[in-house]
Amino acid sequence: MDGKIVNLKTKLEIYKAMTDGANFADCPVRDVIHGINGKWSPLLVMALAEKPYRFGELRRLVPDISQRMLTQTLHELQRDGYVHREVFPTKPPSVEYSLTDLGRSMFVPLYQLVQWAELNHEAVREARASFDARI
Amino acid sequence: MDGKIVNLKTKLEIYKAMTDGANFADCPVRDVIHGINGKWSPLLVMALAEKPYRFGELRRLVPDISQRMLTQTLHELQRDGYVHREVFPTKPPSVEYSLTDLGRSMFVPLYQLVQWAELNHEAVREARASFDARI
DNA sequence: AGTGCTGGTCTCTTTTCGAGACCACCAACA
DNA sequence: TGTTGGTGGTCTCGAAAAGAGACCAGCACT
Repeated sequence: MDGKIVNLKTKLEIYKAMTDGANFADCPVRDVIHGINGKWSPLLVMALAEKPYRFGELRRLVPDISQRMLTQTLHELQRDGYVHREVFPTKPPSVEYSLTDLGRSMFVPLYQLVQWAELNHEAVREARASFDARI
Repeated sequence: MDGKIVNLKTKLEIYKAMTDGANFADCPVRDVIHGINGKWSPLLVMALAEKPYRFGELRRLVPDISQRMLTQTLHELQRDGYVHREVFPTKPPSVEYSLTDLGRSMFVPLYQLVQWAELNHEAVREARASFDARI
């Protein structure tokens, strides 16, 4: 545990050292986290970790994402190297999205976080309820 | 690995089953992830995992956050039960923020993800560069 | 000809974010 | 007795991002 805290101080300095560079992208950790961090990115990575999906399948799998955000999020995930996009020359051309090796590697810690969320959502919900009740 | 995928399918159904409820907050996993997922939340949790900080200290530690977003993010983290806010009756009243047990528990998987980001930011940067070059 | 499926793009509105001014309180200083 | 500085915020306003939904070309089937 102590070792983690020492390492953390290093990370804090990474965070901090880059902030006076005035450019958000100058801090690699924040930059990468930001790419994973989007509203829909974790959900899509979770889906694609199961198996490759086509565009329309993803749209049906996640009905409350707008087509615009689906396109955009997949594009960002592809740009960051997490997702591979392949077009098949079928009669209506179909497009398949799948995780790359990098994406599968990133999925491991992401999955830990999602697992934590599933195990602890009750506690979070209670915390929110009692916080809101105090007001 | 196979076990993970089976569990994942369960999670996908959690994601999916709640979407036709039309309410974003109906899916507990997405709801919790959304709370962790903010632009500044991971950074502040990382900072507070090291040691408690006062408001002004955090502001100086993270110079490129606006005071408004610092207030707001800390408030959300407090509401979700990750952060404890304590006011000390000094002459100018000082406010200290610290992680709760829930926050420290959440920090564990979050730290894994940040660690991954630090180890792989080079790969992500290269992926971006080659993607942008292809256009 | 009309309908439907493919994977998108474009536009418009609403929500969120960021920068910075402002505020009350008190302490030390001149 | 102003005056400055530090405390932890709030308020307002313009910019950026997200969401809803119309639209599109291309082809197959009927």
